[in-house]
Amino acid sequence: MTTPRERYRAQVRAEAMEKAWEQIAASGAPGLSLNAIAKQLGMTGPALYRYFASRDELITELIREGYGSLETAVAAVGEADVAALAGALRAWALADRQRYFLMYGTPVPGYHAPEDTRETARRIMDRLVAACAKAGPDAQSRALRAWTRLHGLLSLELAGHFSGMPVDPAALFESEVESLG
Amino acid sequence: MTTPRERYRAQVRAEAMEKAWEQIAASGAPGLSLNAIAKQLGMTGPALYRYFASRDELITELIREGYGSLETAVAAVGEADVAALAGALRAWALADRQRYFLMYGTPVPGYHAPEDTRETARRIMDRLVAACAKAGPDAQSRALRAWTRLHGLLSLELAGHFSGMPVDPAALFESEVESLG
DNA sequence: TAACTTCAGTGATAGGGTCTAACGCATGAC
DNA sequence: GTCATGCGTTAGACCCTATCACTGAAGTTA
Repeated sequence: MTTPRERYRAQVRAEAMEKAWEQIAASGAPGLSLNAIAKQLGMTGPALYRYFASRDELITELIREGYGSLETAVAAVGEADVAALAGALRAWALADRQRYFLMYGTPVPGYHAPEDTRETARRIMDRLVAACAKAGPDAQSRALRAWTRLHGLLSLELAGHFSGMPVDPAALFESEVESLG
Repeated sequence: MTTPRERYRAQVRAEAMEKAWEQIAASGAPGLSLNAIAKQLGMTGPALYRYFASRDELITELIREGYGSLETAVAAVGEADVAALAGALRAWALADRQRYFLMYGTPVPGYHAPEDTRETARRIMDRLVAACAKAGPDAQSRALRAWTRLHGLLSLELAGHFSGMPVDPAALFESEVESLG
């Protein structure tokens, strides 16, 4: 049972997070400003503190949402093999670079992700392990290897480190996926 | 021929960058403050603008320095094989996590590294290609693969994504290096 | 040596940010 | 219809980057 107040709160929170994603996509996480978001929502800065205890809490919420969206993206491919899972990961990553980097990019010293995101991350990893298990023994370590290789490729591609090099990221990704099979 | 003024300038710049590295190591690049650095050097904030045109320029200079130090670290191993090169890379990365992420971490939308750092990066890559060439044909693509795999491993390790998992980063790195040989 | 130029460092200021506190006022609860 | 809850406001403390006009010291030149 949700009260009208609760529904209102939830909606404002959702709108704020939507604007936050836009800001992060445009100027990165450090450029995210509660003040600017509030203005976009038609209110003054301090009002947003009714909805988020701090800027950090908003970012934490975004990270939570990020892990959630990755989990659903991964779950959407079903009981698939590693290649399909890898493809879904890449598509999800390319859909929003800064979202990927918010989760897997430069860590902030002293910041620790909340426990539930670590659990989500573990569930995602379990999917990868399950996919690896269908292709042979030693699924755990093969999944770990798959993760590190795909992340290496993706993070360099998303950061633009291949630009100016004669590299086709998609082909490189495909060939690396094959190396996992 | 350097004048006393030039030498003084160079020294203040060097000291400022040293403090900057400390700040970045402690709180990440977004936490870097020209004001705080100036105070540590015993001057007021605006004085630092005699030495760096902006906060961005200081960070750019740090990135330049970072690429320089990686190049010398890589050059120090001489005409080595891929394994030695990889070991040097990991040691260099572990020596200062935030330095690694400043160069290979989350990109800032709209920011483009200056041309000379890209050249340095290319020279580093050439070393890797040369090392790969000693182990067989197709050195270019094998070097690229080595880079992405090692980066994936390193960036996840440095970001702490292995903590809480039963993973030995050093062993994982070693086994991945073997996969390249 | 004296006059002059260059330049490091200052305080003041503009404009942005996070975040707290006190206050009006509307909404939903009884 | 009264009343508590809580949303949004303004004001303000304290950060930040960055610019500007100014002081005074250092180096340069006549």
